Amino acid sequence: MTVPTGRRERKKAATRQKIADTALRLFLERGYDAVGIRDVAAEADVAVTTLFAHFTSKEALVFEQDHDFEQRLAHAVSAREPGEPLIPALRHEILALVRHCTAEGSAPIWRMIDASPALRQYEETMRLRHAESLAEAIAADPDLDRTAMACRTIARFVIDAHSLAREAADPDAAVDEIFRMIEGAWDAADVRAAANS
Amino acid sequence: MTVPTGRRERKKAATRQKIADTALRLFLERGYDAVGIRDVAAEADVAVTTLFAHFTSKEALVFEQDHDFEQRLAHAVSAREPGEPLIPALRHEILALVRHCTAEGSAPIWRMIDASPALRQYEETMRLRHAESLAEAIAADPDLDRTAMACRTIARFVIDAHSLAREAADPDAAVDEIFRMIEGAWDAADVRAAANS
DNA sequence: ACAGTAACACTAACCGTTAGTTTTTTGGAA
DNA sequence: TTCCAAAAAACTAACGGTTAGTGTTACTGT
Repeated sequence: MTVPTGRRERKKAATRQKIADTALRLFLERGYDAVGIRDVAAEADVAVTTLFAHFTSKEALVFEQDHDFEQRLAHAVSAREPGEPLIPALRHEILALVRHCTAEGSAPIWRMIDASPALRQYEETMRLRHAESLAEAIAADPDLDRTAMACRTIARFVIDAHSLAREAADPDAAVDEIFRMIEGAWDAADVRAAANS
Repeated sequence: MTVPTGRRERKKAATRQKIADTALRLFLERGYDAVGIRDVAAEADVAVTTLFAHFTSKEALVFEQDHDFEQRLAHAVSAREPGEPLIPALRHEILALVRHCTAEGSAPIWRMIDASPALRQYEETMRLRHAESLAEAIAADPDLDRTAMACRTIARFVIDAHSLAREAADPDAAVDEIFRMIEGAWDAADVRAAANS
């Protein structure tokens, strides 16, 4: 079989990391738009084609945590304690993610993202993906018998919460307020509760 | 004075229309990705720079109704009868807009949009703009004393409703279901109701 | 040791987009 | 009518992200 032992994979990962680190450093030093792909490749000492073998686009160089983010949300849904309600679990996870964005270390990166239309646009595309994957995680939970559409809808709302709270003056308060509304939406999607009213 | 009489404006509008019509025809004939900007410009018999003087990007050639859409939503909020509740008014407008997207005539265009990553990404950017402008319209209504954050949140949800319902198998039912959830979110944002509970 | 393959390099181009400059068209005044 | 200022459009030439095609090197499993 072909389960490659370490060295090749390590070298590949090292190349990828070197590219990502170089790119982020240059972007923060000179500004995203002022740094070209050819600059990054030269500084990282790789060919342009190599760079694009590791990252699908210039914007992807900035969003490395993309996959983590997606998985943390799905995990927050699937790894709940038995009987633990959905929305508070999501609220807790989103709050942690928002705090991570607004923390000292990450702040310059997000300021750069907010300043660049290309990066904002890329973030939007990611958000749709995240919402879809979150919707699937919610729909997969047997304890929550909502319609597929209700799951997709609430997933969108949760992703919106992250986007809105991330840019708010008081992120913690924003998460509180938005999740109160999401809770209302989730309750309204409960068909049994609607029948009992 | 500098109030140009009609001809110049008419010719400019005609050029713009010719470009848009040519582009849409070619896109639908050969596919969005298979048609280049230079193809469109040649077929419309204008210079490439002229095309970009009328449209800010290739994607913008497809989304001409953009401005209409934005204004119709804001109008649905500001032009309510006195005492008419917000959410049903928005529900009515979104339903009309969704039906317009899924109507016979527009269907091929939206199929093309859904098939092209570039167009989907552009649509996402538009949606953010629409949500912001809708949020302002809602915040401007003196009868609705919700926080600015609640207005922005509900605006996002309404835009999400359009996006989700547009792609649903049964758009009318989707609008119903999603707006039941939005109603729940809107009620939960009412601080006075929360104090009474 | 060897063959196959994954990672990478190099060239050259495509495509969307823009800056700089010049020509044509148009509306209004002399 | 004739001429001028300004708008619209054209032309040229490039820039920057991205990809295809083609080798070359280095690692892995046999």
